[in-house]
Amino acid sequence: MSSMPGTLAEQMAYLTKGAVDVVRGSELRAKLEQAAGKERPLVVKVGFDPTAPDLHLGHTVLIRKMKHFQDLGHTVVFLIGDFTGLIGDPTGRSKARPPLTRDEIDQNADTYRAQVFKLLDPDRTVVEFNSRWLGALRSEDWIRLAASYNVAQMLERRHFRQRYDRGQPIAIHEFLYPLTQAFDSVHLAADVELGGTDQLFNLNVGRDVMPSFDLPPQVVMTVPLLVGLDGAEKMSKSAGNYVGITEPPNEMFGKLMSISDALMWSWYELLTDLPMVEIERLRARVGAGDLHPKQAKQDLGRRIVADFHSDDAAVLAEREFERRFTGGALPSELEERAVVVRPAGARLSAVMVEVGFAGSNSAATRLIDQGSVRVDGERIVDRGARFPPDAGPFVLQVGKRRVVRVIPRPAGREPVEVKK
RNA sequence: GGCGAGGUUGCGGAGCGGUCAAACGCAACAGACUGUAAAUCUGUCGCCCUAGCGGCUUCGGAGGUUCGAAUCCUCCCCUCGCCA
Repeated sequence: MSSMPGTLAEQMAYLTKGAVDVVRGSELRAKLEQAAGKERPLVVKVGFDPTAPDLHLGHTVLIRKMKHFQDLGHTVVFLIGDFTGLIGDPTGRSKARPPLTRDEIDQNADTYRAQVFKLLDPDRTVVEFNSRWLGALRSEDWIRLAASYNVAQMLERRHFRQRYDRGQPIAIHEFLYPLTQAFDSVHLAADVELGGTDQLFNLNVGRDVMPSFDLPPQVVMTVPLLVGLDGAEKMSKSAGNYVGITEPPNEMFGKLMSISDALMWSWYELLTDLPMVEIERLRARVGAGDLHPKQAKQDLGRRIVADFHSDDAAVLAEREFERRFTGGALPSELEERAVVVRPAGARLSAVMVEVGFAGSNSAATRLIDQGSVRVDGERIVDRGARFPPDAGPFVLQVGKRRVVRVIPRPAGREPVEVKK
């Protein structure tokens, strides 16, 4: 990894790829130039919630942008906003969150590290906690900080503006919140701050406040929200349209292959390091019929899996996918489930429920009626199908994706199976 | 504090005494077609079983009226508008 690759124009293109806002491009360019001249890397700040992080690809858009700066030799500060976490939730509306303990915060920080370093270079990443300096501020420091901004500026934020216009209350501490974030930038002397588009206002407050502390304003850059697997909603855990970065390679690859062709290009842009020109070229080739979209998607899948696992794992995942879905074979590693069978035998529908392939007997029966259930490859349409108490192991499939090897166990002899 | 609207099956949203397990749309799931893509078409979408013009439990909560209630009455809980 060379420390300063490419011309300034190339660096700019790399860093601003996929970004929504850049305030301002000219300043970023100047800072890059300066950094190169003085051989002093830029300090790039990004704040994160201290609440339990379980990252999915949506979060990695921002993390990847951090990586881009690292790739060009800059230093990234991974800032954990534990100050507010220690105090409890500050933003009115929502029900007060119980404050996190120091232990919880540290534990969450470790979880962050474990996930985030799949993309980031630990040597160029500084993990910080803002309680370190915010907790040490004296009353006069707070007043000085508050003096660096004014109400009119605060009301530029749409959320505040609306509430103010409607006569809804805005507590003073809500104004303090963006200011503390701004103070983080002051303390770190950040050159650049990155965040999601929803953070634009807060990031700009930092930019505005810094000159009052004799610092040049930070450059602000925002990245967009990633659209989830469904191609409609933003990726989120609650919507269920996400790909977790700790998911196993096969699962990850499978999910990636299920996205629509249209969505693929946005993911190429936001989830890979490929330059835009390269992506446009691929897209043109697909448009011209020169490259099959499925191939383009497989390439994308392999890249992403490689980022969070390894090149080998990615290749294997692709092969397994081909084998299984294009070739119609069973997965090479079948999960096994022991199922207790009473002397009277077991109904197929009950087995489906026990194995977790159906939520209820009724649901299982419907699936059988619809012809989606196979036992050892044979389609079963008899809703009353049962297995004798002495049945041997068999492969149970429901739909295309759900497969398991069922190991029948006679009831009574062994202790009831332990669930994990 | 005063006035008004409303809480229905994952979401949105009908229903306003029986024919309601509850229209319709979305989401989801399955089948067909495919590139496990999208689109499209078809079906399913409370639970139980001996699977039937079957049984059971649902329409914020608790009571009540009625042969019969998601639909009417009483009380309670909650949400959302408007006024101070």
